[in-house]
Amino acid sequence: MLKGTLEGCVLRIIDAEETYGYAITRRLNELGFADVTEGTVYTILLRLEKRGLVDASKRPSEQGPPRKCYALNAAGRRELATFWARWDYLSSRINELKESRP
Amino acid sequence: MLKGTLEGCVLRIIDAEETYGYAITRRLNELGFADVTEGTVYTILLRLEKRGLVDASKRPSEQGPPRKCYALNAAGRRELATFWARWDYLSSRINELKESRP
DNA sequence: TAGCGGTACTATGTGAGACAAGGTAGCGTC
DNA sequence: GACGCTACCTTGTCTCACATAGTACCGCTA
Repeated sequence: MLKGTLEGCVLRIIDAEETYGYAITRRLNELGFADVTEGTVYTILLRLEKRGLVDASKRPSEQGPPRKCYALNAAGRRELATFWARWDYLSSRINELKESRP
Repeated sequence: MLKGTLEGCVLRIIDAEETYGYAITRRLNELGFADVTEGTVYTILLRLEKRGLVDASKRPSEQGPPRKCYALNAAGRRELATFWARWDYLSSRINELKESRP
C-alpha cells in the first residue's frame, strides 16, 4: 500500500539538490532512516533511471572514484508530485484511523 | 520501510471491535483504502493468527456462512503499540523531509 | 610501498507484503 | 433455480526493500 515510499524520499532529495548515491544514503541516514543501506539506494536509483525520472551524469570527485550525479527531470517532478499526493492521502487516512475513537 | 502498515491498520480495527474478515475489508474500503480486497485482508488475518496476535472464533451469521471473528490479545495490543510508535517516527521523518526547504 | 580507511559504484539473490484471480459455500429472493 | 449478497480460503505473481558481496579510486601513514 505504502510501498515506494523510500523511492519518493529519494526523489525528494534529488529534487532539493543534484546529488549522488553515496551522499543520498548518508543523507537518509542522518534524516532518521538509520538502516537504509547503499545497496537499497542504488537499486532505487537504477530503477528511477530506467523509468526515465532522473538524468544521470558522471562527475569527478575530490576523493575517491567519480560520482554518478542525478538530477530530476520533468517526468521526475511529476512523479514526485503524485507521490506526495498519495502520501498525504494515505497518511491522513491512517492518522484518522489511529485517532478515531472505537 | 513502511511495509506492514496495512497489517497495523487491521490490528487497529480489530482492537476497536471484535470483527471478521469480510467486515474489515468493507471498513477499510469506507475508510478510504479503496482498493484493498478480501484476499489481501484474509492473508493478513491468517498471518496475525499464526503469529499469535489475535484469537479467532467461529460465530453464526444472520445471513450467509458463519463468520470467523477475531479479537486482539495481549501480544496483539503490544504489537499494535509498537506499530504506532514506528508509524509516528517514520511518518514524521517523511513529513519533515517533505516540508524542509532545499 | 603496502596496507588501511573512507569514498563510490554495481551485481545478484532473497523474503515478505500486497494484490490479482479464482474457487467454495450459505442464505434470501424473485 | 438463478442471481446476488455474504463469507471464507488458496494460489500465484510482482515489486520493493534489504543483505551480501565484489570492484575500484584516493589519501594517509607506518
